[in-house]
Amino acid sequence: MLNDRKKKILQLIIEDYISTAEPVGSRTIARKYDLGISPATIRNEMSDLELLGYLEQPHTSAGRIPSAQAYRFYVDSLIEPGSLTDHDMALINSWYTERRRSIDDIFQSTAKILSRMTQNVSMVLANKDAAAVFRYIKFLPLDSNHAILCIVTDDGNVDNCVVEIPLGMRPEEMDYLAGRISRELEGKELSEISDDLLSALHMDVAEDKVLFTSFLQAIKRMSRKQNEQRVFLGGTKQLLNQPEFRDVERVKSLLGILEEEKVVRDLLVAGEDSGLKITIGTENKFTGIQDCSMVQATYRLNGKIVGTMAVLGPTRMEYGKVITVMDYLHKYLKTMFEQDQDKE
Amino acid sequence: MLNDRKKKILQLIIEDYISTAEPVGSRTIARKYDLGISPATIRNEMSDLELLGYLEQPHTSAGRIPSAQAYRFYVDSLIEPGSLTDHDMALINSWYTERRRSIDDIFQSTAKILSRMTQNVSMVLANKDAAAVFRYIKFLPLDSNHAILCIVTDDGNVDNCVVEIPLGMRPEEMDYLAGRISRELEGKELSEISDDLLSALHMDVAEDKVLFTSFLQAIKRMSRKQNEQRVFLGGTKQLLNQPEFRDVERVKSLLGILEEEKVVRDLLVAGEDSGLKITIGTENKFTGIQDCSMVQATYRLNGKIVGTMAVLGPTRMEYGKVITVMDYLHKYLKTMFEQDQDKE
DNA sequence: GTTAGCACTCTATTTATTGGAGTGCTAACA
DNA sequence: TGTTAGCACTCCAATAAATAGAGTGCTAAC
Repeated sequence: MLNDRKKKILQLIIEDYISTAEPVGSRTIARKYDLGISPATIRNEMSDLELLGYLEQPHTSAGRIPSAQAYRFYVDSLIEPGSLTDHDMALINSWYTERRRSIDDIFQSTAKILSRMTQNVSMVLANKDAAAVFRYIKFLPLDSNHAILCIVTDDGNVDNCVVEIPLGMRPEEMDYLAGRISRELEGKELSEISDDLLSALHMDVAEDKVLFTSFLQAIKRMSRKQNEQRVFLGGTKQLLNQPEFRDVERVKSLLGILEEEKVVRDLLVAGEDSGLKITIGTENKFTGIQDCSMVQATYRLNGKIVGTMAVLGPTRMEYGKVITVMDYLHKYLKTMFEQDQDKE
Repeated sequence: MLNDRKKKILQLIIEDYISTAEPVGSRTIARKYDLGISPATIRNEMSDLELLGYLEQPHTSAGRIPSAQAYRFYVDSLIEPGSLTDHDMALINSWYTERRRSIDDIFQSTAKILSRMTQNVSMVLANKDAAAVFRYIKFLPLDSNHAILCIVTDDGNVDNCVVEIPLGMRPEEMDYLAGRISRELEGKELSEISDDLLSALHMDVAEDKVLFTSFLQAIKRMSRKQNEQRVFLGGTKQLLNQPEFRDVERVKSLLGILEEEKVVRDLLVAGEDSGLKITIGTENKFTGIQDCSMVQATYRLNGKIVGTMAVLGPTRMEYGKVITVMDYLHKYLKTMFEQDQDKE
């Protein structure tokens, strides 16, 4: 086990390296932080820490940089929970209120805030609620041969599309048709409304083929929309601010990975189970980001996973800040979603 | 005026430079393209072209690169209209069909296609139709004290939101209320539905304050949505593929500009009047992109501007390809929008 | 156990050297 | 008069050599 002084020195080295991105030398530590010991002593300690696997030397005459093991130790044992400044909180609040029209906007804002606050790439995965229950459909007349088909689910979501109706069809007839279809499907989860079910319905209900086809399409689209997990990325530009990515090639390769929505989704889903997950360097099994670290937080509502957010950046990452920000966002989102739920 | 040989040489230099990004020397031209004249002759011609302002030398012993004036001449007089390969067209079609749920998806796809095909940043500005006319509102019951408020406009757009209703309010009462509000507002353009008008309405119609407030919010939100011009960016990542942007600082500064939605919007609006507009280097008055060129196409439907798309890149840009792609997209969009219009 | 001192190492930066691509000029040629 | 070969000249880019500096590791003294 490391003694207190070693821990302290290790912590200082890690934090100095995190903020400067330069290998840290014994003199730097002695000068910047008053430990009451000389560079030579620090040197001895550093030498020990290197043997123990916590530090690495890029070359003999450079300072030392933390190893993956050091970061692991740091996030597990050294880091102390911080709190956001009032200024940061105000900033976050203003960003959230800036644009909030739909659920999607909230996720998008989260990604944006996360990346701005941490200067790293952020990813947000929104799990859609596949359990929404079909309520009823309704036709809103538009003109002589068009109407709007509205599909209402019990969570208050409405999807609509314009459908062509037979010329001269009367509102009462449409209402009757809507009523019949509604009765057939009411109470079913959108996800269980399968093609089979719809075809069976077809036999049974549909007086009018054109109308029915439009209806089919709309409901399929809606259940697909509901089942979809969507990914929101933020701050891919921030990459350029990190010295690790001063090389354009590295930026390109990482952006190439992030561009593949499927990959990002898999990446996020993989770490979804635990509340807060930090993977450092090669701890992450996805190729291409093994020289990066990732901090991921998953949030739930009534035990169900609502979404997950993550920050991806160089292993030299401000873990403390990232965690603090995520924690705050987590609470913020919780409040928002619970409000939303109460409302419906 | 330039004689044919000078024109030919200038064209070859421009096209060679566009594809290689390297200064072009007399020998290169002589070797690559069989003009039947020696490098020395080409050298003389190049010397003339430099005096005339068409070519520049980065330094004495480098080849020459085209000046802004040369590009201008190139796009005005030298460029010959090309056509897309079948492969490209198939690619475009597949990208468009890949994801097409809403109007926004079409614009987003356009931006994506434009950037992929041209390897440059693309911008698409979607003008919203502020002239949508209010048709009616309708309440769809949800549960004992919530309903969905639907606002229908005559272009077939529906906006909806969940509103709280007084406990025990009966559907007939709600229908009555909806009917009265609808009659008041019917036929008005969304943009002319001002706060004043709504307040006046308030006095007159509203029996129920809570309900009415929700309704107000929804309609305001909808007219705002309709009035909004939205910007879609594509291929900011492609920047990194251009040798001009091998320097991270340059990338950052350009991305910084593109990040400001307002700036991009102004930029696009400024060039909206003409059908096809090409600005080369400093011809563009917006600071920060004066070392770039921009090709912009504005498309209209029934004389009204529907949107505008642009490609932004280094002055060394494949103008021919860009124009060809835009032309194709233009036609493609036209067909799509006209279909859409017919439908409604 | 701590520390000053010093030799040693290795890199990053600066400076010198060289090779090559390209021009411009001149003189000869058709 | 236009074209071209030849050659000196220029300037950059790439390579090589020299230098400065930061940092370590070791030793011996405290």
